[in-house]
Amino acid sequence: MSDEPTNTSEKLVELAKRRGYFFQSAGAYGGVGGFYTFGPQGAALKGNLEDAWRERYAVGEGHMEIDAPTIMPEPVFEASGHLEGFDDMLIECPECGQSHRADHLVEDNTEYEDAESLPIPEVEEIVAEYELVCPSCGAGLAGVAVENFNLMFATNIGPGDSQPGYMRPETAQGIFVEFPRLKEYARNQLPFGVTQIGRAYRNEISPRRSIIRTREFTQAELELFLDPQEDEPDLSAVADVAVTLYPATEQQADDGTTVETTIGEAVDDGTIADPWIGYFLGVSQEWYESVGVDVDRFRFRQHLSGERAHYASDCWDAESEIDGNWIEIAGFAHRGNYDLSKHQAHSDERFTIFKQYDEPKTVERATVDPDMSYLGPEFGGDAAAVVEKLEELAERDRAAFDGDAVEVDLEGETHEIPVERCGFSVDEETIAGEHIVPNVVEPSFGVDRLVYTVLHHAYREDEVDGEERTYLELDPEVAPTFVGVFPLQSDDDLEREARAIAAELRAEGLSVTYDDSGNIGRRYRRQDEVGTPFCVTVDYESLDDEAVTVRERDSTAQKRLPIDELPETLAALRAGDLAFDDLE
RNA sequence: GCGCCGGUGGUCUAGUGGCAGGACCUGAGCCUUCCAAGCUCAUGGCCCGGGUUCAAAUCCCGGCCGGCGCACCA
Repeated sequence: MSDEPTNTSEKLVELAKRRGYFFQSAGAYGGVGGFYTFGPQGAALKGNLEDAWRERYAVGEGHMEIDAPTIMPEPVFEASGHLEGFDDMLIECPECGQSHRADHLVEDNTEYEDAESLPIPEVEEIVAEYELVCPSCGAGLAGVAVENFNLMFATNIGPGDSQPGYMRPETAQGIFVEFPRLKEYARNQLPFGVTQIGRAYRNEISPRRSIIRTREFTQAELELFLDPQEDEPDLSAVADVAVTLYPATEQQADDGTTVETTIGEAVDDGTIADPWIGYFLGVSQEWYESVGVDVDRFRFRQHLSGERAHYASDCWDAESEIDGNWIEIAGFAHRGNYDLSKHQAHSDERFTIFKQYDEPKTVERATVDPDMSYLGPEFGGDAAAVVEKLEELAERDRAAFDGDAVEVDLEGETHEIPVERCGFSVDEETIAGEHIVPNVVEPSFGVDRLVYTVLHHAYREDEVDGEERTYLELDPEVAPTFVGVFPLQSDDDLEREARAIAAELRAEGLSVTYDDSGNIGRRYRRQDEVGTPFCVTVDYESLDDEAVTVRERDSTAQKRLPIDELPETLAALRAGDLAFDDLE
């Protein structure tokens, strides 16, 4: 007969469509792959989760939040490596139609090791030269075109195509490119952190599984800039936090399992190599739990070495379990100084911090100040090269200047230069500090996947008085609607009072929905299904005793509260300062 | 991007060449003094384009979209 949805994903996707959590975009035009719209409930939930994230990672850590554009000019992505590294070279077998990564084919079957960095014509030549074949069907691939597929959405900035731009494939670059200015706001002091919540875009070949893999998504990222020598996290704050870890060694073992430990132990025994990564895993464990992620369906998994991104030296993912599958919901990467070094090299600005020494250092330095009126006529066009050689030599080998003449090798020929023409001297120099490129530790959260996880982990089915019930056990602080206000029945007096209460609660800043349709049970179930934690019902007694019934979603228990205490009590319930069970 | 399967009111679905049906939801009304009750009525649908046919939701082709597998996911 009917195909009842069998797993939570199917039920949840149906609920999400029906009740306004999320749905595929542009349905009126047939839909478009990989794009989703958050409906009224979903947008509110997502907003609440973003607020909670901001509260913890920006405000709570004392970092600064910025909001950068989603489109950036091409040079930014040349520097970041996304223009090259975000490409896939695809080759499609003419026989069986299967697509394969051309660079992987080359790397697996030839002595070339970094085929990804080779230009396409060269890869095509290699494919032909080595007579590489399709891994699926064995057909020859010589002469087949290798096609470039870049995961970035390309566009043009301004009229014409003179200035190409790209939708950012991660929010992080928006922070990195502004580092020279941001460091000024941080008063040139390390460490400092910059956060951003925003959209990123990847033109995925194959978007899948509802909002798990989309082409436009929201990231919440923190880039923490550190002095590689000095800055250490306060691990004591998270040392006792219990975590489930899935280290690389366990993943590679035949009977590998997850490890139950604490952050303190895992850092001490080296399971987590970097203390900053350890710190953020601890912070994040607690934060995820606070917004409703089920800790029994949550773990941190270390990246295998081959899986790490081009910049990362160590990387852990936060993963949540959904219908038996583990999905990545955050990444914690030590990016080293990769990004800032790249931008330093590609741009005209300094992506460094001047680090003052505790005491200025006095060093002896050997320098040359060559007599160009001699070197010029003597060496002509090679004079500049000779100067360079002399400068090198002064730093490397002072003794070379002890005699009457200095020997310099220039393109195989040895020349003698009189010492008195070199301007050689050894001076004392005071150095106050040095310019260092900060290291970056990056916790990066997928907000859409968090929404999905929170909904999944909140999904409940039970029975109330013999009737099936579906409800979302969302944390009151993130639930899109906090309280429903109802008149017990259709009645002008009850409706008037209920509307007055709803208005009062809204004035308190609570998210309120008013409903007077059908019977009371139906209205309770309606709110259960979208996860509204509390309902307030005005009955005939309320008109006399100035009290109402407050009903809790999870237990369906009811308590009687004076109307004038409602705003304060409900606000406390939302903030978690008060438990429903503790009410009179 | 390849392969398999699929796409029917808001949601879930029946219908395999001949008037598009049901359930739930939603709205109106009745009833109802706290958990999807009942009664009456109402709104609302064949993914898009082409082809075959007297006739297409149904068959064929293409596209779009979805699920799964492969590939991809720096």
